[in-house]
Amino acid sequence: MVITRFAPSPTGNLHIGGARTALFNFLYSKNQKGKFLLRIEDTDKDRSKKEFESQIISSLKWLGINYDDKEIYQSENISKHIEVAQELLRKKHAYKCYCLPEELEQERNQAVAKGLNYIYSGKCRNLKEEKNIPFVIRLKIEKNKNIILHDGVQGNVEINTNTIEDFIILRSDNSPTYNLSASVDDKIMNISHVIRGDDHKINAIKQIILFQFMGWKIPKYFHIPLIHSLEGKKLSKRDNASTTDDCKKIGILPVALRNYLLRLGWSYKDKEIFNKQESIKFFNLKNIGKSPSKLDFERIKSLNEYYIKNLDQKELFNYFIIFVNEFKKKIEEKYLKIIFQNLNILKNKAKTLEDIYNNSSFIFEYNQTLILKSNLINEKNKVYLNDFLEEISKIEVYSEKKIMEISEEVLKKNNIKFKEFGAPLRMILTGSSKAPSIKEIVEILGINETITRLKRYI
RNA sequence: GGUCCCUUCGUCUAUCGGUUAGGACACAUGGUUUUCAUCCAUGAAAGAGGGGUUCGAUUCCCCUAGGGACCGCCA
Repeated sequence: MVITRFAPSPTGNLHIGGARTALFNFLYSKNQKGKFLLRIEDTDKDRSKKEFESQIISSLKWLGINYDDKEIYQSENISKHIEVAQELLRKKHAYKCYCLPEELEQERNQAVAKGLNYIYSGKCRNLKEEKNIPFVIRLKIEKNKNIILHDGVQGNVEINTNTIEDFIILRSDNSPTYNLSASVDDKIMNISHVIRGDDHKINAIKQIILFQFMGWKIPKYFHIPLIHSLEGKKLSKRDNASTTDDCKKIGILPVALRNYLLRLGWSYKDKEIFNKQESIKFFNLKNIGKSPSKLDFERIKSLNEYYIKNLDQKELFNYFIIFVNEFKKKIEEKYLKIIFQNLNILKNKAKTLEDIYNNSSFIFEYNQTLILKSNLINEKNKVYLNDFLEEISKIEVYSEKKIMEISEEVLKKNNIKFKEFGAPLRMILTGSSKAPSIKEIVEILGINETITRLKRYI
């Protein structure tokens, strides 16, 4: 059975890159009718935070990336990691190293100063006697041997062990290090496919060595190229809009972000839009690209716009409510009802949920500051506006046809172009020059509110 | 510095050696529209450079250049 995993360390919010890795793992496992597991790598006690952990979990949930079983905490497996370190020691695949950190630091600095590459010299490798001082356990890596990583994305990557140091697997405080923990956990969890960022490529070699020493079956590796910022560097938390929360905050729909992430570094012919079922159905590992891709926020927004335009009214409204409740001032129930009924009009100019909120604000928050500032209203057009007011006061129920007729009449009577009367009217009714068409505004506000707003300015 | 990886329009990408190198976003122009948008149509826009292999290379190989990742008692 295919079992994949996503293994974030809770030292920061979930990143776009991490989200994509999680998505690929999720989609592949589901495509193969396998399992997708979440493993929280919380062994760095200083940097791991509960808040990041729950942020990561809720972000995955928000994106619809659902993991099987309960999440697994790496810290709970530490005793097993230590056991494996001890076993490797017994089997002489590892050794105790008594070098002091300061000592090694100095060696490293010296090497760097000379412009040389530094790796641990291995001077404790063949120590005969045990010392009664603190030690770390290092893996004894066979010299001058070529290790091949059969990578599903990168092809065969061959690396000579001379470039890999005898890395530490167990610290002097008896805590396991990353490569030990990750290997052991992957083994325990029966991970069949490791799909992760290609910053882990060298780790894969180290892990393969460890797997070989233990005689375990090596999982298949897929190292996907990293996502870069527009500047072409590895995405960091400081790049704006680089976390899923950044996207959420400005009103990106999870379905849109998911779709964007799916097509970043992966493709299926010319297909751009994938719903959840399709993404599971069509996803494969062989179509993953080999080159890094840049995060393009314009593309996220345009995909978001697509989903805003095409989602069913109820579904979109639900997303909207969730967004408003989390990030905006609460909107009164009666206004929400109006927004829901007119969503198809209000979403017209929107690329994000925030845009829908702003487009709707004239309904629940009539802001008049722009009206006077705009100088749109003068004695001349007050005449037309008054004509409009008079006519509209005569009707009781809104009808598109009626509003159009009234407008036509006003234009004809005063012999003016629409703009001369439409612009000030729109401004008075909405407090903005960018709003729906007049007939739509009247429909949204209702006849009474339209009259009330008009009367204040003529 | 060492090791490894990458390179098709500005961006995401398609191309299983033979294509007028396709699509999408962004951009430009025109049309629709009662503002602004939407929508529709059209357009401009790419194989890093140099060598091979081949009847034929974007595609396979080599070199160069450019970019990136990793090199912690972090994960």
